[in-house]
Amino acid sequence: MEEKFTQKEEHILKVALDVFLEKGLHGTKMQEIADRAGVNKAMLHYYFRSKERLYAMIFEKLFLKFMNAMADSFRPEQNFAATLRHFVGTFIDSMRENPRLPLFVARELSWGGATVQKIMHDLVEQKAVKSPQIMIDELRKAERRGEIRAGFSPIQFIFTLIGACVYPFVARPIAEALFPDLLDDWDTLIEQRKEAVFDLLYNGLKK
Amino acid sequence: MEEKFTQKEEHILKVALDVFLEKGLHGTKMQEIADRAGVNKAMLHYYFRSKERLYAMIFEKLFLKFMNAMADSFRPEQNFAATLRHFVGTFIDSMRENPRLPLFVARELSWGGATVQKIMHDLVEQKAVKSPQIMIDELRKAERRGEIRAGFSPIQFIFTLIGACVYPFVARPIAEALFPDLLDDWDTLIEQRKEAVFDLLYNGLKK
DNA sequence: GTCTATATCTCGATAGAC
DNA sequence: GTCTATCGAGATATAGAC
Repeated sequence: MEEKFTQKEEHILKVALDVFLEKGLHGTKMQEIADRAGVNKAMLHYYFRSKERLYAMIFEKLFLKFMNAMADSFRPEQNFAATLRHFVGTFIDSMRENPRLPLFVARELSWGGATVQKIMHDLVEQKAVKSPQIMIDELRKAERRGEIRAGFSPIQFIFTLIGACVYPFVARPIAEALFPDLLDDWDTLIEQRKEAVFDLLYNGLKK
Repeated sequence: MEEKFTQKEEHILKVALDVFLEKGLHGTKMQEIADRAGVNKAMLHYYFRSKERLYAMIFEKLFLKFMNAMADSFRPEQNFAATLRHFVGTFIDSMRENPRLPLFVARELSWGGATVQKIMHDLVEQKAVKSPQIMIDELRKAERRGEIRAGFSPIQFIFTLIGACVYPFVARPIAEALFPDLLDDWDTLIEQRKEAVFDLLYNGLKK
C-alpha cells in the first residue's frame, strides 16, 4: 500500500485533491491543477500519465477518508449515551475539517461512472473500508441491555444519524441564502450542532 | 411568470431537465439532449440560444421544485405530531418521485458557479421560494402549547429533519455497496422510513 | 423551421528541442 | 526532467441552403 512519491509528486497530488474535491471530475481542468501547483501542464502527464489515472488515485483517497472518518468516530464507551455523544462530536469535527468531503463522495458516485463504482466496490470487497456493521451490533447490544427502547431499525437510525451530521455541510449554500442573518456564525452553529444532534437522537431512542 | 412555450419547446425542456438532472452542467452534452428529444442539435440553439441559457432555465425549475416539495409538504394539522407525520410522509414521497433532485441541487450549488448562486439568491429575494420560516414558527407554537419540550433550537431540528428525509437518496450508492443484501428492497426501506423518521424525531422532541 | 456542413474553441495528450 | 508547440478529439455555436 506504501506508494513512494517524490516531494514534488506529493505536492501535485495535494493540489489535485483540492481541485477535484471542489469541482469533481468533469469540472476539473488539468490546466488549473498545473497552475495552482506551479508546474507545467506537460509534467502532469509525465508524472501521472492521464487525467483518469490521477483522478482515480484522488477519488480512492477521498472515499477512504470519508468512510474512515465515519468508522474512526465510532468507539464503544461505557454506555450507549457516551458512545453516541462521542461519535457525533468526533464525526462532526471531522466533517468540519473537510466540509466538501460528503458532497464530493455523493456527487462522484451519483452519475455512476463505471470507474468510480468499481473503485468503491473493490475497496469494500478487499475490506479496505471498515464496515459500519459494528455500529449496528452496538445498537443491538444497547437494546438488549435495556439502555434504549426496542423495536426500531438500526439501519434506519444510522441513516438518520449520518444524515444529521453531514447534511448541514451539504445544504450550507441554501441555508445561507434563506437565513442570511442566522447563519453568520457558522462555526458556532456547527459547534452547537453536536449537542443538538446527540440530544435529539438519544432522546428519540430512550425508553 | 407565465412563459409561453410551444409544445415542441416544452418537450425539449422536459428532456433537457432529465439529462441535466442526471449529469449536471458539465456532464451534459447538447448532442445527448438533441438525440433523446429526437431533434436536430442546431434546433436547440435555434430555440434556446445557448447551453448556458438552457441550463439556467432548468436549474431554476429544479431548484424551485425541491424547495416547493419541502414547503408544500408542510401543513399544520390538529397537533404537532400529526403535522410532523404528514410532513415526513409527504416529503419522502416527493423525494421518491424525484430521487436525484436533492443531490442535483446540492451538487450544482457546491462548486459555486456564479450563475447558479445568482439564480438562487434572486429567487429567494423575489420570494419565489416559500420560506421555511413557517416551520420554525410552528415549532415554537408547539413548544408554547407544551406539546414538545422547550429549550431546543428549531433551526437545528429542521436540519436534522430535512437531512433525515433526504440523506438516504443521496447516500444510496454507498449504502448499497456496504449492505448489498439489506437493501435489495429499496422501496420497502423507503416506505418504512416514513414511520422510522417520524418516530425517532417525535420521541426526541417529546417531553 | 429544419438540416448539413463547418467554424471556433477548449482540453487532454504528446512530440521533440533543450 | 522540463518546456514550447502542436495535434486531435469532442463540444458549442453558427452559416447558409432548402
